[in-house]
Amino acid sequence: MTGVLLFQPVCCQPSFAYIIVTLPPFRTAMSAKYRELTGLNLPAFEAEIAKQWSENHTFEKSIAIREGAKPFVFYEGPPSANGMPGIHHVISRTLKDLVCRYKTMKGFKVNRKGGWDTHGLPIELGVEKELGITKEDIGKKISVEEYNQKCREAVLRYKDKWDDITKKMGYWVDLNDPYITFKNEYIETLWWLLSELYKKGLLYESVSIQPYSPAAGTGLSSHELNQPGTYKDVKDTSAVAMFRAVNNEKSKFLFDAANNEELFFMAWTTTPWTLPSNLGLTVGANIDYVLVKTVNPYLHNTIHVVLAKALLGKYFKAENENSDFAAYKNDGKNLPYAILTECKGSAIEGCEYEQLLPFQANSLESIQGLTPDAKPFRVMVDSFVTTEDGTGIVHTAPDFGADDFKVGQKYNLGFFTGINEYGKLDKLVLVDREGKFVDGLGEFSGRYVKNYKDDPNYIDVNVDISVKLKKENRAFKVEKYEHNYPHCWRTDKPILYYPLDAWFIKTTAIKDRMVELNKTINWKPQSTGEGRFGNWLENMVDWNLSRSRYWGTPLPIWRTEDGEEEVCIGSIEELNAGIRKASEVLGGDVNKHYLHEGILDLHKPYVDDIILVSPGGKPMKRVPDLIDVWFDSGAMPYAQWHFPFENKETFKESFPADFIAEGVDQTRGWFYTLHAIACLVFDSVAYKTVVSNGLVLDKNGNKMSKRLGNVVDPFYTINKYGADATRWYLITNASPWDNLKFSWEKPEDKPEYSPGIEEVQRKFFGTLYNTYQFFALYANVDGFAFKEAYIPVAQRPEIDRWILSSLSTVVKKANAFMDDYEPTQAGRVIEDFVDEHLSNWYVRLCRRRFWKGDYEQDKICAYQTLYECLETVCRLIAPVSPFFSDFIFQNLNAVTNRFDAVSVHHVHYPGTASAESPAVAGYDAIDEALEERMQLAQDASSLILSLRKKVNIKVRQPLQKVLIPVLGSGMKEQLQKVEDLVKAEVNIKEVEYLEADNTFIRKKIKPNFVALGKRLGAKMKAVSAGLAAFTQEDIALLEKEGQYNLPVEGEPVILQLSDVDITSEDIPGWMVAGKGSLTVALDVTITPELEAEGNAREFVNRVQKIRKDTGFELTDRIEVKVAATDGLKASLAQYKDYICAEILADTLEFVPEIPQGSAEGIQGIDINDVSLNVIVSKKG
RNA sequence: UGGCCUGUAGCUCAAUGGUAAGAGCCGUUGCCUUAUACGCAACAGGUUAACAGUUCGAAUCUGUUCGGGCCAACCA
Repeated sequence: MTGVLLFQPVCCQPSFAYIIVTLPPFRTAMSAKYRELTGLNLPAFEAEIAKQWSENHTFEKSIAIREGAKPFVFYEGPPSANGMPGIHHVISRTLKDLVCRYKTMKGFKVNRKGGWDTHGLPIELGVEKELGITKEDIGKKISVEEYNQKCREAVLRYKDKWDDITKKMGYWVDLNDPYITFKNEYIETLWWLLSELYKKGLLYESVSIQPYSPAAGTGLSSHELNQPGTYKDVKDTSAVAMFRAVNNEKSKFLFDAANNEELFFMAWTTTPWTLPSNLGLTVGANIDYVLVKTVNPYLHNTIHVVLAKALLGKYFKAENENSDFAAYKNDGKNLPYAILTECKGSAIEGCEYEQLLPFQANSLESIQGLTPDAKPFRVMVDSFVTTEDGTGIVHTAPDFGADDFKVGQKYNLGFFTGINEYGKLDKLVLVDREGKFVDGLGEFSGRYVKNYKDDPNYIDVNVDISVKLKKENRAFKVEKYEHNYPHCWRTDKPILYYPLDAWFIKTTAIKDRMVELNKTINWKPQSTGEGRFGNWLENMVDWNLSRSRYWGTPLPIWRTEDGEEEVCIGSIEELNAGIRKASEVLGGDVNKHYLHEGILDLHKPYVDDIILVSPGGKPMKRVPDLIDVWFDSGAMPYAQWHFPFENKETFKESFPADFIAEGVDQTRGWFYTLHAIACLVFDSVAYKTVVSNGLVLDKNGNKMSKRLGNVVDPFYTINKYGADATRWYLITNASPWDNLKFSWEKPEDKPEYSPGIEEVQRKFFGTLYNTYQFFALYANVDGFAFKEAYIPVAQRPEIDRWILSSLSTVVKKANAFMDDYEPTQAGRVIEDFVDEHLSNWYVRLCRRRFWKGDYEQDKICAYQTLYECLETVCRLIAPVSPFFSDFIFQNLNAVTNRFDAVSVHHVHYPGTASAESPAVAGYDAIDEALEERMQLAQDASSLILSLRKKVNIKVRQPLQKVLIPVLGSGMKEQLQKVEDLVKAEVNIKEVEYLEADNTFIRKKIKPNFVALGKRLGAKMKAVSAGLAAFTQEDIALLEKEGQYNLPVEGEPVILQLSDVDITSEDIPGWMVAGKGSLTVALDVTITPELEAEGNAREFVNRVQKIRKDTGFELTDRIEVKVAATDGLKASLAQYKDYICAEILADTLEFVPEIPQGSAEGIQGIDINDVSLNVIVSKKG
């Protein structure tokens, strides 16, 4: 022991999280001993390492020591600190951290500037809730100034918690000098970017159709629309309206077919109140339409209508086709109909029709007064039309639908909305902002389009419109229709889509370039980039930048009242110059508060106070909009450095990023805005590689939410299991981009726990801990400190060369996987190595080498080999498991000083060109044949153990021999080299090989499908059947000749040995087991000789247990008295020397009997069902 | 509603289109251990969500359906 004090818990069920630990200073002067541990207590180790990191500035140094090296650029996506960190933050930050640590170890310089996202709706809504106010109260009950001050205070409310989790989880990021989006410098860069866009003509104001709540009198953000419960099933009056076609050149073919009688286009709507605003009809280019002669089901007159062929069945019964019109009973049922002609939608594009509901307010003059040259009332073609519902012809009202607006613009249908004298757009819509019809719409003027006021006497205007249409021969079908419709989350009233002003970035102008540049980005997983993101880019619309809120980045555009002149401000300096100039030109009190020091805060309400002056000498006020917070975060590559006002060089070095990572939910958020701004302003990608990780779900696959109470607290998890076990679990359990079902159990009366993390802790960290502990124990006994010269690998024993070969293979794979951003695969490979190869084969088989014999060549080989494995594993796992790896690494390095480094995070990753470790540097220790034959040895051992189990013979009982048939060339040589290992492991005296040409074994033959399949194709089945019919003689012939002619359908097929798999099936008269091409047969006869040796080994085992239970030191010599009789006595006597050597006994004395209580330390033992007493005492 | 992802043992995950679909966890039974947290062996557990297709051969490729997730939402 080296002075470590670890107090074990007093309670009977130890929980490592609560062990109180007091540890001495870490690197006590050149200690000669490896620190021996008293338990795997990850949280305690981590606390110790964390303390050391902060004292030694280990993180800062890890960057400083790479000064001058090639940079690896990483961008931190800013979290919002107004909420608590969750377990999903831990996974994405682990991902970021491990890549950055890996790249650092690979020799790059990796700066990690932290940041905070501080604007946005969630913060405002949080403050509103806290103050008990709504948006309408801002500026009334509370001033904008106070409100924004509250927001500013709220944004970093949980910063302490975030800092805490950052530290505890071991996320290395620079939080001393983070970028903060609400700071003036940050906003100034945003303004600069916006002004660049403005100069390029990519920033413009336009109308957009947005969700609007007439009841609340406000537009709604998509965020608000996505609140749970906003979409409700409601019943509305729907109408199929008939639009009377105009007979002209385009429509002539229809009129010809209709005998020049009047004909109608039929269109369905669930919102009849939009019909007065109708400006067009939209059809699908490739949809088939028919002209039908039928009757009006309400007025019973004969009519001609056009609709989609696929939807005929919705309105007509097939048996009434071509039925007698005279037989129609004027009851609206069994409408007779006849198809007169048929055409594609593209054929009726451009047809004109008469306005359905003409009034004064929606007259053509009115429309053209607002939108000159508009050509409304036409049939258009667009891809959004389907034949799922309605008639296949879509009523199009550009004011009240985004699709309608888009297609209307494309065809210049016109618009009821124009810019009025105040530069506002809302006055002339046929429905006002309260949700009622404007004047000039006849009997409908002044009526609410929906019941927004909870008026019990409300009469549905949709019904009245429908009735009017029925009477005028303009309705074909009117009915109640149930559908899913969005509602305002605040008032519960239906929303409507309404034209509102907004500022846009014309991303569509560079769509092709964005698509092109996206193809150069390495997406993990690829499908997110090609599918989700790629499709999103293909279907991109202009970026709506406007937000009508208070706490955010103001849009820096000032405009004169008449809208004639405007400026876009690109810097604080420019604004301050404008402030002074306006004051001079306009005089009076203009900007008087800002003249002295200039503007101090770029937020509302201050920016809104400022009046600028236009070139024409008119006052200009700022437009009221704030910008989308996504612009804030998308601009971080520039704004984090206050580019271009400062840090031009730094920026140049750190753009674009080599790597970013966030959750897949950011695809259309941060990933998009980063890409868009970089493409728009710099014609570049913003990042070269992006990893989008999946969500963390609860164990039932549900999203974690506070509402469901299924969130996993990352603090609890990390405190209980340690960050390393948590990180390792998160990374290795599933690929980062798959959703992770977090294993979590909440038993009734026990603390909650995670079986998944516990397994990782036990299996991986437990094994590694044990391996280190084993090494430290014996290395301390022997004083191994890697002082001897490095023994060339070629001169070491087979098993050492094997584990070093395996290690090199793992190093190679880990590098490849890490380079490919596949940490899950890297972790799994390392995990397998530690568990299966290092611990359960190498150490297991080599144990004796560490405690037997003198300190000479073989022992030093063993120590050097095991040391190198441990050291290399620490370096391999350092990115994922930063604490424990550093802990073990330092414990090792403190004795050997092989690395001149205070932390594993300062050394190079194994396999890096300049690696210090000779054995793995160039992977030249890799010996595939060696790894292959060791696999054979492991398989053979496992087979023999299973045979022993079958006949119930313990491993301690030696057996005489196994028989192994060898097939093919080289197998015998391979096996012979590992024969001794197998014999020792399974306690067998000899191995006998059966050569291939023996006639003793029954063999089985099977086609090698991989080799034969491609060559034979369809003949495969016949060959397969042919081989199944092979006799033992056929197989022997093939083996002897090396080939075989098997005719199939008259044609010869030459089979080579490599075309088939031959395995031994059975050896008559032996216990046999097999796996693949390996078969073993075991001789289970126990001769008296073997039995005696078995007894001796049994006895050794019992005494060793006594030594351990009694608490003797490993090196204590002992004296043993045993009361053995007859056969047992003979066995023990025969192997006396062997026994004494094994148990470090100086004397082994046989006595007739040891009565209970006759002396100290009497122990009863049991050897092969014989009971006897022994006395084991320490000598001296 | 659309786009993308996903569905393999009770649970978590594997399986270059190649023929008994494998591990680990959980349960039961033995065993090994001078490494108290490892493991070994055995038992148990599967119509690879369903259906159809392509192929000599499909968990894997294609289509349809169903379930789960994310994102985007306006479907007339």
